[in-house]
Amino acid sequence: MASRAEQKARTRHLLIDSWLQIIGSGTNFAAISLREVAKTAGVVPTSFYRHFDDMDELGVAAVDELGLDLRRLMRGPFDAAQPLDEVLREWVAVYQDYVLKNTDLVQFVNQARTGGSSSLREAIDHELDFFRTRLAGALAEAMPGLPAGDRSTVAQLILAVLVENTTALLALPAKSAARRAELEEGLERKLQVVLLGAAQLGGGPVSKPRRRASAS
Amino acid sequence: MASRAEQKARTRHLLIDSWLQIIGSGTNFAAISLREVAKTAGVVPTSFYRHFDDMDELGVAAVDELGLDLRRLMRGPFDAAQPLDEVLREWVAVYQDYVLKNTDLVQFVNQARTGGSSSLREAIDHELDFFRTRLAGALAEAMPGLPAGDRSTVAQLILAVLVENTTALLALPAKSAARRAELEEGLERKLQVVLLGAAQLGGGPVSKPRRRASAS
DNA sequence: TGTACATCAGTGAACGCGCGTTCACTGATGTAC
DNA sequence: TGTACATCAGTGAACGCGCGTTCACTGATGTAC
Repeated sequence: MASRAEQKARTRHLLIDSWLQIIGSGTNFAAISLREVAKTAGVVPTSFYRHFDDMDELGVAAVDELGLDLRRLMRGPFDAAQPLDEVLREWVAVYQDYVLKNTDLVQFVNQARTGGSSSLREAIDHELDFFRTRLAGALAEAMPGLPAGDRSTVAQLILAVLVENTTALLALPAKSAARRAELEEGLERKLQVVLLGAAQLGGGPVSKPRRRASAS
Repeated sequence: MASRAEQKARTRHLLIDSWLQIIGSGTNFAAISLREVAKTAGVVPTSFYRHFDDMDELGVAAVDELGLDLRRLMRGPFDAAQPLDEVLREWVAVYQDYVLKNTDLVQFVNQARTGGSSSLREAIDHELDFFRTRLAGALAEAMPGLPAGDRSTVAQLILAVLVENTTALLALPAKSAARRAELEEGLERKLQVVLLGAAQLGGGPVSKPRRRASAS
């Protein structure tokens, strides 16, 4: 009963999801064949061409999906004028939750950022730029004293910390919740250091760092 | 006149270099075939097996090469008791110089860190751990007040900033020296923010941040 | 130093396989009247 | 509503190609005596 357009959209998504699933199983995205994707999607290889010119285009489509998620996630937080520390913790929670629920997609983007074609890297950079800009805007609100030229720098710094943490998070065996909590704590600590540093550039007050629960 | 062992070592290196050269030309390391490496090295595919069991082993050998470079580069700096700011600028210069002179190798490691097999990722993590430990040791000297438990955190932070900068550096068209100088400036600024933040945790004095040459 | 044998880096032919892409097709969905 | 035609997502056969890996080989280097 599905319309032709609906069915086509469904198959298209099935291709993307099959691809991400293969990536999630441990294969580098660059080593995945068109035929394997088609086979996993339960479709004949020729069908692939009804949806994408080549694998690269499929990759860009997957990045677009991340972009949509990102835009959706960004709605909401940072409207409130809570202490920066609190907002941060909230963000970190949202971020970690997203990464763990979308490991396949995040894994792919993380790989493609360093190993993708130029069109793929451009698509990803574009999404990260969007995120960075929003972050810089949030910093402008939260740290009015921070010089305009340093906002972007600090935003990049935060983004770098998140990206690194993502790589570490993805490398964890799915089981170890303990290691995961450790990572989360380390991430918060790092962001604290960054914000403390930013405050020194004229960003205004940041709540005092709490002592760590355990020294190591 | 070369001894058999010398000749073998030479071919082995030729294989690694050919591989890195292909990576440097823009191909994702995971999509490079054994036959292409052999062909580029001017050797028959079967010869490959005299040196490596498979491509993964070749990758690990390349990582070892990076490890040697890293250990060599670490000798020297940080013995002197200069101001942290100065040491940092020196390190950044050494780092940037290395990345630009070894783009192929760095490109590969940067790709494999997120997209490599587990043995490859382990080999890379091992090297980065070495670097991180040395960095933490240097911090202990330079910021005696920094709590022991935070040393590693700050070292990780610095490493994250370097890795991110590397990805950006590698993405630059070889030409634009202007963009490259911008990146270097941004990198120094970010490290400054990190060190300022670390000082707030009890690290002791860090020289005042200079104002930026240009606001943006 | 000279000879006879062992080692082994690199060769070249051969294999079966999965790859990306082409083509003409089928048959259900969509549209015009 | 019913009929005749157009569209087009998915099919299935076929192609030539480069892949990883095997095998028996060659001939220069190395070693024992």
